[in-house]
Amino acid sequence: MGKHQNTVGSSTYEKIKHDIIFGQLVPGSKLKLELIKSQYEASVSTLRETLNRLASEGFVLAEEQRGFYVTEVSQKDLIEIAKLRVLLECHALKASVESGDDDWEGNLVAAHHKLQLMEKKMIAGDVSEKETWKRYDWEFHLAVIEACNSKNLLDLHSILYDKYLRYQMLVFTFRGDEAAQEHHKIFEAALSRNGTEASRLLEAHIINGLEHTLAAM
Amino acid sequence: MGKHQNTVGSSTYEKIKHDIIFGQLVPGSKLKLELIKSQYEASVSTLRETLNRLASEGFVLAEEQRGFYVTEVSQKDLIEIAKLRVLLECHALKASVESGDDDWEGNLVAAHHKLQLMEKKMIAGDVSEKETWKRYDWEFHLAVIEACNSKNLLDLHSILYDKYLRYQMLVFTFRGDEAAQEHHKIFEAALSRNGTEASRLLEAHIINGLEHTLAAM
DNA sequence: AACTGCAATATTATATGATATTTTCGCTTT
DNA sequence: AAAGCGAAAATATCATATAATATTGCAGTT
Repeated sequence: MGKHQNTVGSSTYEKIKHDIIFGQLVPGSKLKLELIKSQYEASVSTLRETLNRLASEGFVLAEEQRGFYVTEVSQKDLIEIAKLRVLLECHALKASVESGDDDWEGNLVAAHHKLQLMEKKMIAGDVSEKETWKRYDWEFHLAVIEACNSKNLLDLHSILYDKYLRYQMLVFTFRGDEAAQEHHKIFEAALSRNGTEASRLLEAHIINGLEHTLAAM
Repeated sequence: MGKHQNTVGSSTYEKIKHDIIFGQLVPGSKLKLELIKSQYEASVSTLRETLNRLASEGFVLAEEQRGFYVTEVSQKDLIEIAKLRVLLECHALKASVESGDDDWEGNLVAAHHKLQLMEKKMIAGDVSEKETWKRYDWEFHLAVIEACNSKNLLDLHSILYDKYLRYQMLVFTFRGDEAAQEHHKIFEAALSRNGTEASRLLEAHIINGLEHTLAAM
């Protein structure tokens, strides 16, 4: 597991992105370079590289000659993102279910198993591992669509997932058993190669999450 | 039309992106900082900002500690992009056709008219204004979907369009009358609010373009 | 007294060149 | 051939200079 040494650039990228997604950096707030310089221990140039990257992914707003801001949130934006996630993820799911091989199945089973374990913990009241849970959620959703055979699609989906996640973290309330059951049903339908059904279930899963989040906003 | 002064950063961004899309920077080639510094008249830091932006859009590959490269092209990648464009643009089209107002119609009529004029010129043999033609093509496709009510969707589509365009420019051969007729039919179906038909036509349009390009690769 | 317009000042973003790291590549040795 | 060792080249980072924007204070006007 050779985790190759990180550059200052990539680690500040990870940190700032994390802090935006998990709400440490509040929506709309200004990212003054001199200020965050000390916060993230990087030079202005390095920070500007990072902020430019985040800007083109949509987590940061770059205003020419006027600096950088954490992207605002809104119900409208969340709805757009959820709808796009449905469009892309369901499409990817169908393709993936059709062409997934044994490796895909194995990986999916593993991802589902880990997610399930974590969900049981959380339903039992242990909310300490919020971030691990979210990682497993991500790994499960990715495992489902990973055999879609389109790197471009997976890349777009990854960003969309993070944007959706940001809204979930913003209002963090656990959907618990309900979401766990939805995951399980998606898993079963995918494994039995029923793409249409799995897609239907996935759409409902995302839309339920959306409504849950909207209600809490 | 106060075109507010550009920063060095944004103008090198435009230039490099342009040169990638229009093939001046060849796929796979290395973007050595010192070399392109003189070429684009900007400092290393400014260039790094630009290249980071382009990397997160997918036009440049950034290899940690090993520099930047113009993204490679491949038939597989082109097919992925074309399919994604179909998925997103057709989705946007249907939404747009359903909710477009009078302004949308007006804008669409104008965009189609301009495109048609340019296509006539090109069919008549004048290939001098390649870039203007492409801009009108872009403006037409954008006009169709502009009322889709999703900024997120329009942003994704814009990048995808540019990636698709890059492949078209790579093998540049004009599809002429055929493409012009397709545009016209899409225009008519959209204006008469027949979303299903317009979407079907748009998909065929993109896939025809794809096959045309693949054949020339 | 409150408002407007202008100029001086402070703050902030942008851009640059210099420095520190890391990688690459040719050469030697085994 | 393969591995090890520098020198050279390239990248990553930084501190600083330059240019733009935002703020403040003051005069003139209503």
